[in-house]
Amino acid sequence: MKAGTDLAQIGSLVGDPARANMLAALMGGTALTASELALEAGVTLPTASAHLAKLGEGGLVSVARQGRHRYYALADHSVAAMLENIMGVAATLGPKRVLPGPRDKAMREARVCYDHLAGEMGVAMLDSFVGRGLIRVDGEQAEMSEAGASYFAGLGIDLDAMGRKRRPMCRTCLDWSVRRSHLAGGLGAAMLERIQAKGWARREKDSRVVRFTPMGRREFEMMLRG
Amino acid sequence: MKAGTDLAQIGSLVGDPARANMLAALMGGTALTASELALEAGVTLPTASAHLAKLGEGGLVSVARQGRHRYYALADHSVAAMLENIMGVAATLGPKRVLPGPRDKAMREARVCYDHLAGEMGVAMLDSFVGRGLIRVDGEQAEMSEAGASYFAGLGIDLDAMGRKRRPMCRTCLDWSVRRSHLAGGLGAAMLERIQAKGWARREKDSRVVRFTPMGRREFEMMLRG
DNA sequence: TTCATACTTCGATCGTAACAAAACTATCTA
DNA sequence: TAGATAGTTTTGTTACGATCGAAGTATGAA
Repeated sequence: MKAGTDLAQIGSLVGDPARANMLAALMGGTALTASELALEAGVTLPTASAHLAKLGEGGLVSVARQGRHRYYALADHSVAAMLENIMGVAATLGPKRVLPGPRDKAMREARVCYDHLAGEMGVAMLDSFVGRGLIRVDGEQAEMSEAGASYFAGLGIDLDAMGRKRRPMCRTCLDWSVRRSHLAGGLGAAMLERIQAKGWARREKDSRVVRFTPMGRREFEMMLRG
Repeated sequence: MKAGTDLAQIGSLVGDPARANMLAALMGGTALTASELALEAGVTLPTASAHLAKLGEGGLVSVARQGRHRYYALADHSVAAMLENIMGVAATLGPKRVLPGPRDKAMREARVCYDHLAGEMGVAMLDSFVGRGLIRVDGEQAEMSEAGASYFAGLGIDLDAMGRKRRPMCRTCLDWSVRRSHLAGGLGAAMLERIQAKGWARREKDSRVVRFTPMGRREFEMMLRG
């Protein structure tokens, strides 16, 4: 009985179209203001404000005030993973699943999940790291090997700074499009950051799609080969 | 935008208290009739019927007619995993989390997840199998090694019959209480079945809790040690 | 200061979805 | 066959929550 209450609480938060659209927008990882989210959800500011208050109370989003702006973001990695999971079920479930359009194809290939790379390329990346013994995976947990530490440091990632943060460095996140894991956590975020900084890929405007340049793709694949 | 619609669709299905209670009850793995679910949700039969129709349309539950009875069950393993995930987020999220009661303790230790063993003991079981090289895990996927095949056959599990079914034999499922994986899939179901058949444990009435006898616990731990 | 921007709170309206009672259908039992 | 049990459909009521406009608060800019 109580289990049902918990389910219903989260479900009803996610179950409203306006709120769902806001959450989907926040899956992009960038924090957004109330006005932006109102636009995204197609409602006026007052309604958006009410929705965001509920999402905040429910613990699904966090808010950071910055002057007269309020930046909203998903509260937690676990919330992002949950939303991914729900979207995955929705994708496989509906009887009315037509063949995926080109946009969906790009989404399956490479997209942002909260703050790290997801999709086939994200999965391939974790596969490569595991196969080369740089990372060990155990369920949602993961850890870096000695070899991994020197490898990632060599890529220019500041492991010391990352180690000091509370956030776990290595995590995995289940990918709905492939139903396999990709790299999340601080390291996952850092890798995505590197990929963009090197100009291998860039975020598509107003979407979660990550677009690799032809050159970037080659470089990426070379990295995976070691 | 469309991503939000998908989210909202599932969310609103789960978001109704009556439906959420039904789904929670079905997490126990046993198929239930409409009347039983009505009782569980605290609504009259007509209302329950309407709710079940919606859940069916939404693809979250499946129905099997048997004479004048209609047995409802979760549609799919992925639905069960999604609900587990949501419950996990709810458990860590709520600001009003008091210290877990004894019931919660039993739930964390050993419970049924759809049709297999979850909780600390479920996680320990998968750990043992992986550590002894009987099973290899890759994300949500998993597979049995040669050694594993002969080992599980030795436990009296009919692998041939299982292999013929469409359902994958080995899967993993993320455990919300421990945030690590436990064994699911056909093999997971078969193991739970063996545990109960040997009298090591039995289901608690009207709950997902699996209660091990002192003797059963010893035998179980001996099995894990190999 | 004064004005503009970003957001929240209030108040009223409106739809929708949950609900139960009663009537209906289908299956089993005697 | 008649009666009982299991479940669905229909109908009308009710209530909750999403919505917006208008007014209120806080922050920044001129």
